[in-house]
This record gives sequence, structure tokens and C-alpha cells, in this order.
Amino acid sequence: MGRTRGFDVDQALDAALRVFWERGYDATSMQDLCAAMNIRPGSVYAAYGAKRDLFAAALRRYVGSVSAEAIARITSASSGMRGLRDYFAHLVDAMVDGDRRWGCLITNSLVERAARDPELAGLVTLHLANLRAAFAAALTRARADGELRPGAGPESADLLLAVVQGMNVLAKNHPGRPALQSVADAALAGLAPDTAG
Amino acid sequence: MGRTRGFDVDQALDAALRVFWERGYDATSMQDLCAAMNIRPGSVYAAYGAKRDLFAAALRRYVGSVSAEAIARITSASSGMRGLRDYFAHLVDAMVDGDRRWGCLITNSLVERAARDPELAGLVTLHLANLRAAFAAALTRARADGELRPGAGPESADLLLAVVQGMNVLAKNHPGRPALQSVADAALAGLAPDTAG
DNA sequence: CCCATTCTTGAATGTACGTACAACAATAAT
DNA sequence: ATTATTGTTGTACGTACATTCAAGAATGGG
Repeated sequence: MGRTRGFDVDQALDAALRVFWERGYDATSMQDLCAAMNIRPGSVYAAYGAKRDLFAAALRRYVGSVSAEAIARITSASSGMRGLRDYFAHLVDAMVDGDRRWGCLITNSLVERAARDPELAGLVTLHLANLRAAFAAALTRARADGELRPGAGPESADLLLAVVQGMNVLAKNHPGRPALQSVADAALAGLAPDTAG
Repeated sequence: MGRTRGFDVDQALDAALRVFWERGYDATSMQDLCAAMNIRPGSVYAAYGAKRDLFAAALRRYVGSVSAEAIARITSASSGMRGLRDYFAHLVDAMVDGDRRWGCLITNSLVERAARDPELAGLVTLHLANLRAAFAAALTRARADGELRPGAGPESADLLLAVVQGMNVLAKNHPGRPALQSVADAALAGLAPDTAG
């Protein structure tokens, strides 16, 4: 019994996620959040707790949806190299046109807050490990299929992880598609065997 | 005439730079800055202007010293590839032991503030262009000396730029030397020709 | 139709912050 | 020595913020 909730918890969380993603944690006020979620402070505190908890929830949701979907692209491809190409292609598109114009919420959180919030740091570390593992698996498949140059292998997952984080940073400066494409192309070209000529 | 300044402006700016570097802009209060600089608010405003101006001055100083010194390592080496190796080696060291445990002030600023502060964005863009140019020059030298694989060249500067930004992000998570070394090694290995065997 | 329960709202509260300022101190040219 | 000028200090001010809360509004079981 009791009054039923007048808003959808996940939908409102998505709205909050959006604002945090675009503006960062500190620059987002409770007013901004209330406006975006279309509810009043009391409802926010009742449903999610304090601002920091709302942020943690948003980050968890990001990891579980936006980020998981991106990782799935790597895994579900028909070959190791194709998975990596798909992943980076969509990354570049999203950075030029779509959601990732403001970078990646995980990257932003790591730089802005994770150093002083162990729980967030844990979430970020977990996600990075997942992404790294997906890269490593794709590289292992690629190696088995002879798609890699001799020097490349699962160890290159660390490099790809860094490249993605770097692209997330550069995206915030809106460098345009060519620069981002150039990064992705060079990263993948460094894994493939030398082409003749 | 008039009273002479009781503190060294550059020295105090260095102290402020340190705090901004470690904690970021928003998380650093005027109190923190005064404590680190060992002067009172009035002196800060008289010498540097408002908090944002102090931050801009600190960022300029960072670009002119810390960052310029790092870039010089690339240029002053005896060969293109050696310059790149030196640069990355020092980067890894500083991320494990030294100044860069908290990442790079430029990277941090880009993620945390540059999107909403055109002046800072300009500074960041300028620095990124400088670093990119240094990479490109080193790669050109390396190509002339036959140190590169066929697919690599000055265009790979974009990749190296992203890798460095990515390392700056990952450093904030304190991943330990092996992970960082692995990134640097793989980035450079992707440029060199396939080794026999 | 009640009433215990849960949700919503809008305003209130306390606090921490960036900035301004008035009083005092030091300087050096006269 | 005087004085105009500049630097320093501690405090005070206004504001913006996260959070709390009392009052009102829905809900559904009895």
C-alpha cells in the first residue's frame, strides 16, 4: 500500500546519467539533476540517496548498458580482427555524431573523481578489466586466424585499452572525424602483418 | 615604491600548480591554495586574479615547463626512434614514481574543464598540436633512418598522441609499472618492422 | 470509507565557497 | 622623517549548493 511512484526510476536515472556524462560530477548541481529528471529533491533522495550515490548508480548503469553494448560488439563479431574494427568504427562514429561527443563517463569519472572515491575506482577498474579481457580474447582469436603480425598478440590488449582511453580524452576537444579515424586506423594497422609493397 | 612582495610569484604558482594537478580544479578550494602557497586570499587575488585565472596561469606554466621538458626529450635524441623510446620510458617512470602519478594536468584539464572554458581549451589544443608535431618529426626522422615498418610514418603521430592521453588516464588508477610498460612497448613495437623469427 | 503507508513537493537550513575589503605594514623616493 | 604607494592580513559578505523536513497527495487493504 501507499502512494505509487510517479516516475520511472530507470528512466530518471538515464536522464541523470546524461547530465553527469555531459557536465561531470562537480559541475552538475542538484538543480540540474532535478530539472533533467523532472522530479524534486525529496524524490531524488528517497529513490537514490545522496548526490554521490546517484552518481554511482548512474555509473553502474552506464557500465551495464552503454559500455556492455560496446564490448559486445567485440565479442560477437565473426572474427577477432573484425570485432576490433567494428568496435573502433562505432567508437569514432559516436564521438563525431553521437553519445560520445562528451567522451566516456568511465574515463571522465576516473580522471575527475575516482582518485578520491574508492567505490567509483572499483567500478572503473572492473570495467577496464572487462574491456581489456574482451580485447585480449579478440586478439587471441585473431592470432589463431593468422590476422596478426608476429609481434602482436593478447598482450596488445593493454595498448588498445590505452588507445580507447586516449580517444575518449581527445573526443572532448572535438578534433573532427579524420583525427579520430587516424588513431583507430593506426592502432589496428599496428597489429596487422606488413602488407606487401 | 611601495611595499615589496613577500613571496616569490613563480614559486607560489608552482605550489598552486601542484595542488591543481593532484586534486583537479573544483576539488581544490581557495583555502587549499592559500595553504599550499603560504599566502592569504588577498595576496592571491592581487598577484594572479581570481581562482580561474590562477588555474590558467598554472596550466600555462605547466605547458611551458613540465610539458616542454618532456617534449624536448623527443626532439633532442640521437635518432627518431630513440627519442620516442626515451619519451615513453620517462613517462612510465614518472607515472610509477614521480610527478605523473596523478596523470597530466593538461589531460585532466581537458576532461574536467576545457569543454566549458574556451581559453583553457585553446591552451590544451595548442599543447596537443605541439606534442603531435614532435611525434611527427621523430617519425619522419625514423622513417628516413629505416627504423619504421612500411605501414608506419608521420601519420602515426595521432596514434601516439592518443596513447599518451590514454596512459595519463590509466595512471590515475595506479595500475603498476608492468601495465604501463606494456602499453609503451606495444605502441613502439607497432611502429618497428617485424623482427625475424 | 477509512487510515496506515508511501510518495511528492516547495521551502527552509546550514554550510562551504569565492571574492571583496578595511586596517595595518613595509617600502623608497623626496 | 614624511608620505604616497603597494603588499599583506584576517575577516566579512553574498551566494550557491546539498540536504532535510513538514505538509499535502495518492494509494490500497480492511
